[in-house]
Amino acid sequence: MSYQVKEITRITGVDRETLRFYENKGLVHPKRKESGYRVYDENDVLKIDFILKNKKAGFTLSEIKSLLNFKKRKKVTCKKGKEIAQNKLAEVKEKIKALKEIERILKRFSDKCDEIGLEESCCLNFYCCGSRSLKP
Amino acid sequence: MSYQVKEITRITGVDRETLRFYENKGLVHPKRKESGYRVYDENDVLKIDFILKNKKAGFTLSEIKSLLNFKKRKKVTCKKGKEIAQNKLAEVKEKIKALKEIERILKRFSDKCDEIGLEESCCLNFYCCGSRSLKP
DNA sequence: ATTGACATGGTACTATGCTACATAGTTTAT
DNA sequence: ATAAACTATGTAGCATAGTACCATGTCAAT
Repeated sequence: MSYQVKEITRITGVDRETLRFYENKGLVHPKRKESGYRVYDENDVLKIDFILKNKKAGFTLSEIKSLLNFKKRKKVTCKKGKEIAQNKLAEVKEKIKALKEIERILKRFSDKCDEIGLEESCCLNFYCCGSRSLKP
Repeated sequence: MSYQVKEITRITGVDRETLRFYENKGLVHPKRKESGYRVYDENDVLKIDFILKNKKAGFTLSEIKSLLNFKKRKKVTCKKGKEIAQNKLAEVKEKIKALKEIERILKRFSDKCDEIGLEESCCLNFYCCGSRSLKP
């Protein structure tokens, strides 16, 4: 089975420009007809699916490129797979932590507004300032 | 009190190029000497402080620009301030939610690896696939 | 007067992931 | 044969927040 761009776009839901973008980034390598037209096969479909799914799992395109190369070079064990998952997990946890800190800051500001009175004047200094700044 | 770039950099911790970047984005507007040299005053110091703090509170530079303009145009009440905080809060909560979903996906993958056996071969398809893919 | 420190603008580059457009060439159907 | 549909490349732009470099210009001190 082989497909042209339009067909692969229909199958994967990834548009033509994005596919070209992935190709330029070195993630997909469709064959070419004499004319230069791209020809995708079943393996490319699986590859694009791999890309989409790992994007959902929080990996960047360049990380996904590494994953693809890694898989191509050697047989990967679950041990290794788990290790990669754990590393990404730590990264995600860090991001959540940072966002929770921001959440805390915004909540505190919001509470201070209630405390001070909603008709009072506000400095819009969401971090650390209660609501009234030194020079509003 | 007026300061040149080097001094303002020392005071605020924001480097010269970044200050210029903020200026190009329309966030700071230092006066100029005849020579063209930038001259910052106390208000600029407060403004830069405002920028830094609101960055910590999760606002983007373009949002901070809006906040500054808003403050300049009219007296802002705590009611409005709270509203802005709540909107950003909702945004942050959404981001946390998305990251937690990724966390869940990675944990599930990790658990599946343990389940299947760490020496088994792995597909690196972190999303949805357990560990072995159809075509590894 | 000349050096050295400080400052200027313009542009380009980093990373992230696309998106858009113009112009050219190919394939298919009528 | 010609039009319609499809595809190719190159380049530029979006948003985000800077970072880096370079040639040139200014200011203060010696």
